[in-house]
Amino acid sequence: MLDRRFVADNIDLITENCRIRGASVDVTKFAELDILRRQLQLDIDRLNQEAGQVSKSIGKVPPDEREPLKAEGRRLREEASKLQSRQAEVIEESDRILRSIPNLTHPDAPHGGEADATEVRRGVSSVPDFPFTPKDHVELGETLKLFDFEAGSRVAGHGFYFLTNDGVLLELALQKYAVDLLMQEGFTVMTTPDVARDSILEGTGFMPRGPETQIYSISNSDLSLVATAEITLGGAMHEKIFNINELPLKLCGISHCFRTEAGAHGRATRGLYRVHQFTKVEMFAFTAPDQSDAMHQQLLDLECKIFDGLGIPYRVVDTATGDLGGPAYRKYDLEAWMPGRGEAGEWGEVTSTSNCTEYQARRLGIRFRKPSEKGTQFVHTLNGTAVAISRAIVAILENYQQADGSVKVPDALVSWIGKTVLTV
RNA sequence: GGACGGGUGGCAGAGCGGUUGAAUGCACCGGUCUUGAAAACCGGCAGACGUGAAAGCGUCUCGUGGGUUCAAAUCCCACCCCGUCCGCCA
Repeated sequence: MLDRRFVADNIDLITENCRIRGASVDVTKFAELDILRRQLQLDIDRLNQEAGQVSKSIGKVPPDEREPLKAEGRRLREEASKLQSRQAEVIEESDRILRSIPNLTHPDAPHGGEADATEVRRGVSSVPDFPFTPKDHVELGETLKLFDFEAGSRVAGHGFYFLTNDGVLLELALQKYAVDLLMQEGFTVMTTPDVARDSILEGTGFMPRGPETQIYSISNSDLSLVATAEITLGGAMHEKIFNINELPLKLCGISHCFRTEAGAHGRATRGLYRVHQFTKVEMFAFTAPDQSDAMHQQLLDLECKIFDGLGIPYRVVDTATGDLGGPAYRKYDLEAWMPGRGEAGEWGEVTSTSNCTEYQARRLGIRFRKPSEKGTQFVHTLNGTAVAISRAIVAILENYQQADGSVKVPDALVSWIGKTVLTV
């Protein structure tokens, strides 16, 4: 969420920003409502002031002279409370608009939609050139008995799966690999709740309920299953006021991630690529405003380091404005080469890192204080995928496959898996 | 799940219907003193919103939401959270 005052004072800027992001928001309506809100505030303040003076005078007056003053006080309070409920309606309506306004946008982010992302970097591993027709991960994994989609369907429906045998070892190895690396990089590692209050989801920029939601919510409660540990890691510092010297703070969280993927049917849904549940190791950072650009680069570098270390070819794209989502100020995606996708291989998103500036921090109330200065400022929050297990498995299987259908184990994972090749 | 106790400023902790947005201590900031530091002393120190060029002024906020009252941190109700004990349990 942006600052309401800032929006009200910069209607043109906000309107243009909504345009390049493809967000249809009635900014003008917001401005009108905010003027009304301020006018009502003025009236309410005046009435409260008068009522307060009456109340104070009552205590100083003999009891038999109090009745007329009480009546006057009652009248003023009633009038104020009428205006207050009108103002509450105005605030609710304008807040609804305000919440739907996306974050500001980094000036260097490319304009346009999904296809307009610009490639900014390549990984060190080159795209494999197989002397045979590569299989996709579903075929490889079924042969090697790494997962079981049929059992997943029976238990929980389409989009759920069991990891089995070496598939389990792959998941554990990837987690351990990522966690070890991030601990060395100064991250505080944690496993997080897989559920969170709706208010925390909303603060992070997710919409837990409603027709468009991608979130599973738990009935008879205000809890939802998390779509990413970004939600819990950000929420962990709800209402926190940091001292400046505690920043930047780098957290790493492991959680399960649950996504309904409503409306995503038929779109590259085969196998592990798009599923309703997966495990993810997530990075999260809280920084002072002047640190967030550098931290964003740092998170990107770490994502690259992780995938370079796994020997997976990838490219990095700078996401275009229309594809950023609400909270992100700027976003980079790592797209791994997936030889089994499409006709002859395609790039597929494996990680994503966003600088959300103060968009999430404002709603979550996460601030910092400088000892030498009065007041507080909102921190900047950033997130980045370390490893989304299911997609990493897709990339590993398809890039490390061999002519006989076996799959080499990336060197970085051999010690955790205990073998160098996955075979039948 | 049951029974108590509690949630007040950055922290600790008073206040329990009427100039209390809130005593006091610690921390922090500025100053005096000092060669410097410490100590001592003096002063400052919550946030949001509104208004104003600014100084300032006003309103709201004592876990959250409702209620009682002319007036609530203080009384009532619900919920959330934190302790302690009991029960249950991986």
